[in-house]
Amino acid sequence: MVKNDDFDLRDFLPYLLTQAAERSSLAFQRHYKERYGMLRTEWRVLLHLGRYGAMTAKEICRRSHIHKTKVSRAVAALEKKRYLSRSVMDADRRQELLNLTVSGDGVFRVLYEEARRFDEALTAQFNDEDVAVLRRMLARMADLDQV
Amino acid sequence: MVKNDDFDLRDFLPYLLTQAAERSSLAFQRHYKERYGMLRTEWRVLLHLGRYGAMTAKEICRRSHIHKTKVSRAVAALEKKRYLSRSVMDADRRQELLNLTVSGDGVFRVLYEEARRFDEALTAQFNDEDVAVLRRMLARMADLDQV
DNA sequence: GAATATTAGTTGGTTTTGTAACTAACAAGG
DNA sequence: CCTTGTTAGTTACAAAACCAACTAATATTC
Repeated sequence: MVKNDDFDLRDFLPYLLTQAAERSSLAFQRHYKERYGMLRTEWRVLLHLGRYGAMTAKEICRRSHIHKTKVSRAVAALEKKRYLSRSVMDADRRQELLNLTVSGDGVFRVLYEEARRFDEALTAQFNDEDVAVLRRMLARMADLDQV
Repeated sequence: MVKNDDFDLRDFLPYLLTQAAERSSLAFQRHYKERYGMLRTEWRVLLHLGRYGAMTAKEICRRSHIHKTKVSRAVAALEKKRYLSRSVMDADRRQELLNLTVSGDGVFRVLYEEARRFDEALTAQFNDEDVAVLRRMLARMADLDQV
């Protein structure tokens, strides 16, 4: 049943990416899930707001490629936890500017630092050049350059 | 709000991995979702059976890191589509050997070839050495070496 | 400036996943 | 053998994701 050409299932990039992503994301979950009761999407939204400052839900969608319904629910959940506040924009009253609260920013700072350390630990096993290659390629495949 | 150190959210590996994985997996979905009515887990199970031959659900779990309940449901779905058949093993009647049917193997062959081409297209934009580095690192992070 | 289209964000119903408890078969120790 | 423990796989229920339809505000077009 095994094919004799040189392409192996384990070399299939979407497969490799999925496995590596699941594994690393699940591992990082423990930093925010229990302690702050956040879901992954919530953590990602918090991260965007903390790192890049106040923006609309729409802008978070554009940057993160997370669907607007997921963002909408994550924003509602973060608001309920008092990690962010909304303010309707004067220029266009459909839009709401999302801002981390002091408390939300505090959580962000803790998690951001832990993310940095997590990343460090994850890449420690490789040499710096290879890590640079990895990041560059992933960014390109994720089409993140446009952000 | 923006931090002045050199660590950027876009460099955070779990984030990059998730984005790249989602994007590439979603892109490949079109090959199996509509045409064969398969879910991602079903496609992955089919792929394992087609590529490595008959095995038990347990073995698929071990290789793919997919949880046993997901595998169980995917197997049931594939069986319903007549893409695989089960046979209780004599040595241990709890275990079932999973085998692709002729029809299932046909689907596998088509998709496997498309996966190969998809992978080729995805990596065409990079040089071969970098792709090799990428695969090696992803495999290591996904902890697939043990398979 | 009224009708139509578009956009930001939300909600509801269905599908899929996650978690834990379950069944049935086997294994080990006494 | 017969309790106790373990393992392969399933199922039930709750949580989360997906998709389509919705509301409300703004833009466009005639």
